[in-house]
Amino acid sequence: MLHEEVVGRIRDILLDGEIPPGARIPERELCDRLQISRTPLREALKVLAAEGLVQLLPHRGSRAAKLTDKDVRDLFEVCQGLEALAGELACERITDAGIAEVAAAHAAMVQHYREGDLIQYYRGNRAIHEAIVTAAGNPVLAGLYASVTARIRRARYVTPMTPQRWAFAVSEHEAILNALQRRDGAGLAHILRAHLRHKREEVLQAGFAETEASELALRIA
Amino acid sequence: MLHEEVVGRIRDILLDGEIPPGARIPERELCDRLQISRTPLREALKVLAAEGLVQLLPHRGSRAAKLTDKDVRDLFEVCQGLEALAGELACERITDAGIAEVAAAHAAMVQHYREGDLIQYYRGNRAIHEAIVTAAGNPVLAGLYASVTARIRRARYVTPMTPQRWAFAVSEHEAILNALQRRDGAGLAHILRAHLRHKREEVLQAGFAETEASELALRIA
DNA sequence: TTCACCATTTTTGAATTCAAAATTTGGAAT
DNA sequence: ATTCCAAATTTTGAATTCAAAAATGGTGAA
Repeated sequence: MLHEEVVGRIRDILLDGEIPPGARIPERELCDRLQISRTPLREALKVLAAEGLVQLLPHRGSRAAKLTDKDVRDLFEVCQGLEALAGELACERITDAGIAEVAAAHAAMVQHYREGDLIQYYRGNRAIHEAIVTAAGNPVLAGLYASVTARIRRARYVTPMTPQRWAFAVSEHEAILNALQRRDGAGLAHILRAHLRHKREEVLQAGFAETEASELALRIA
Repeated sequence: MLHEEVVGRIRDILLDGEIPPGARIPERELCDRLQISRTPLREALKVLAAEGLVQLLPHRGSRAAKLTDKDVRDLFEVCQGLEALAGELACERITDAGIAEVAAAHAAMVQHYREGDLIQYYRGNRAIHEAIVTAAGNPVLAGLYASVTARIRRARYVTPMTPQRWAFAVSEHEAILNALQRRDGAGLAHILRAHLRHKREEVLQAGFAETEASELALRIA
């Protein structure tokens, strides 16, 4: 199995919350499961530790990284900055076809909103943000964004999504699409920053659950 | 030797340009030199590959990553965004003592400018930018910034530093310190962006040397 | 002389092995 | 019965080993 493959597999295991934050990473078990020896596994763990997903304790094994409140705040802060930058660049560089794609993704997301399908809505939401980052045409930026959002998602926070909040988030997304269509870089950056700030507020206000992450526990009050 | 230690040592070797970009990384040789076996060395190389400093070619060894023109552009773009964000945050969070420190560093840098000591000037310059990032109080941001600047520095570009440019750069730094002292976040972000944009222009206009990096080849026209 | 093909050597990627550190277990003393 | 200490076991970190892939070199034919 290729090195990159192993890193990806373990990253997915961590992001799926199969190994909850703070939990010990069972080396032997993962070796058996992935049918590899400890050498490539440990290489992967070092890489993931550099990414911030794994915490290495000398002579005491490795654990899935645990996010503090401060970590989440910091990550959101950086994410905001990266998305704002991506928005500005995207406005300069996105093609008309690219805008059409984002518009389509937006429409699909709104449809999920209308149907009240929160899971699909979140998926569509993420797709739009990623499309904007991709449209920025900067692989370095895209890489950092991926790493930061991965760590954030790892937090598996639980925000009580009220109808008001949801409607507001959708309206923000309307504004995002609008700014992109007008290629208003500064405006898009501004909206994205506000959008992320609101999301962060929700998360920090609600606290976030670092427990068994298999249950998504998304509820609408 | 500790894992982190090995990663640091090799990172330094790469940043010092001891192994020039594009050159093969001699595994055996480094093992002898660092007095370690291939296992920890290869672990370090994977980590550095994830950081973008090393390029792994399957079944064909690893090379010091080579930066294209586009890479440099992308890195500068991201660096701009990160510094702008750091500036805004620093204005909110920096203490008076912190401002005093930056002011002192600035004064030292100006002194080096007056003496015409370009090397020391660059060192002071870097110290100021790093101090601002530190003052932002966001370790995630600081980490990304470190990684991006490391990769940029690796390019070892050669810019013909004219007296005009140098004077202008110093004036920009005056403005940076000023905005920080006024805690004008938006203003500081704006200046930092412009400052980095100018630097990038210089670099891309001049092209950059990917050769034997031991010679610094900084010259004043 | 040059090109192509095959054997040899080297290098890479990964499994195994080994020593040191940490954890657990069992027993003895209070 | 509980606590403390020491022996045994497990786990970790790193060296060594091993198989496969790539590079090298040498020979023979055109």
